Amino acid sequence: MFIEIQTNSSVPIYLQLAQQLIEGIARGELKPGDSLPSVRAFAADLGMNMHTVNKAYHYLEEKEFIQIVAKSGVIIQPNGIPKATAEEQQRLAEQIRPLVAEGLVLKLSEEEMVDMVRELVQHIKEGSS
Amino acid sequence: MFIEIQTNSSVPIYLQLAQQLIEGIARGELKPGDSLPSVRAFAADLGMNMHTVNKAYHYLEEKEFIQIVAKSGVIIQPNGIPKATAEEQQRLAEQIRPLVAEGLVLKLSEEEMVDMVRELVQHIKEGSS
DNA sequence: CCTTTGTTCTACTCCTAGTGTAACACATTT
DNA sequence: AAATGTGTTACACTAGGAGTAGAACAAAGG
Repeated sequence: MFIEIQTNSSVPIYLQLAQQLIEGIARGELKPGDSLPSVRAFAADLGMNMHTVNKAYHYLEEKEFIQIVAKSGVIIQPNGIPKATAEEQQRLAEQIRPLVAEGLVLKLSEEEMVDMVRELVQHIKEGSS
Repeated sequence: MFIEIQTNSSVPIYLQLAQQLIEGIARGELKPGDSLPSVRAFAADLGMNMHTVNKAYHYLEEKEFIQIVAKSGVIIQPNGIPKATAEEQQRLAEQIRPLVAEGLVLKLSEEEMVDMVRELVQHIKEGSS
């Protein structure tokens, strides 16, 4: 699992980390039951603070993508991650909405944006940037 | 142009305003050459600060969706908004990417996410939420 | 001339992000 | 039993974004 952090990015470090872990799960590189490094080890490895890793873990725990077993360790949701509920799907749509609107203003057609999503799915599954 | 601001949202006020103006453009309600309210009038109308409206305007100006004519007023890009460049399309894709990844983790199929985008396009063009 | 326009400046509050250090409680390992 | 490793919590500090507020400036437009 290779993690690349852009320190000069506007997206917070903890979010970058969480998102890359999410891609690892989507790609199948991180499977249910797999354990993640301890907050201290991961922080040392990535050259960042313990609390930043901790924040990323709690972000993922809130989404129920991982389980934080107190005083033991962190593992990918062992029983598998359930399919998106209607609410989760709604929340995703609300987050994508402003981006789709921007695409429309930039005269992108519905098909062009659909293709963009299809390509993203492939890139994520391949692990390419 | 009806603007609704959620003061308790995590997305900044100036961004909510800018995004809703973007949807207005996408919907065709705001056409090239149309003028927008002055920062003071808009702020008073929306019950927010002048600087917040100003920030939203500059956000839109940076994207070249509007033109701020100093000491005169603000208008929608009069010559029409050009089609997305490759760079703009790339930037959009990068912003959508983490959301698509999250969808994949939540076991949404490519087709389900494509449908989500198609529905969003329709909702935006209709002006429905 | 006078109102309106966007712009700029200062000042202040509140919150997030990030780093740093330290300690705690408990599980696992030695 | 002791040592180590785990997530957790607390406190402190810096830096910056977001929002509000008031004031003033320079120029366009009626």
